Amino acid sequence: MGDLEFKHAVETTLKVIGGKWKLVILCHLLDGVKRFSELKRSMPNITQKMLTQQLRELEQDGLVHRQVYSQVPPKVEYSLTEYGKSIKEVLDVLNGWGRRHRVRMKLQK
Amino acid sequence: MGDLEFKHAVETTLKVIGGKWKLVILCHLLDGVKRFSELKRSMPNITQKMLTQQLRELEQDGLVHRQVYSQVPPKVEYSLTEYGKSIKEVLDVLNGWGRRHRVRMKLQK
DNA sequence: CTGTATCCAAAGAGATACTG
DNA sequence: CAGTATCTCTTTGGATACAG
Repeated sequence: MGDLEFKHAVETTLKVIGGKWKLVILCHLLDGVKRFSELKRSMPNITQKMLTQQLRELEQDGLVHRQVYSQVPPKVEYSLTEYGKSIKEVLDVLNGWGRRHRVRMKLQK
Repeated sequence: MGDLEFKHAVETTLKVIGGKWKLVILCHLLDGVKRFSELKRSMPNITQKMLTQQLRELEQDGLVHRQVYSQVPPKVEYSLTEYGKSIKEVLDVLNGWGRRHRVRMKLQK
């Protein structure tokens, strides 16, 4: 377990999904293709800057596809790549553990 | 997927293992019981403050057990609780995805 | 509509000194 | 040995204004 590769790999994954909003964005995109404004609407508390920033990072990591339609007014659609969909397996495990943890922590109170 | 519970659960897990050093600490403890000074030695770049802080958080989350021996000089041993060991399943999945991701990102360069 | 640029606040982490 | 306290620095995220 003291394995360096192990730690690097885990850190890599945490970095990809670790941004404050990435998880929420990924959840929305798992439901299907979304326009920028749609995403913004479904996340009332995110700023445009953060939405753009986090989407760019997800795009650079190959999880998200950005489809630009050159028209006025502009239209941009975001969707998960096939690769991006593979993150679901990870989220499912985190969800499972987190659910049990929350139950446990509540019982202790 | 837009499920609120899902997001909360995932965020919970990320918070538990998300600290900069928690992952490394958990890896070391997966190898067995360790004294404070042992942990410190095996992580040359961590400060005492951070090591203490992160251990306290892991303890409060129930993953780590802190055994104090009242003697001079003091001796404190840290170990994973049975519950703490359950995090390994999560780390394994993160490791698997991260490994594939790193390969993928390198190939793209 | 979909961004970019700039400035500012908050949180996380590090350095250092001190203590039972 | 195993911490605590304090100060500083860096990173991250938010507010606001502006642009193609």
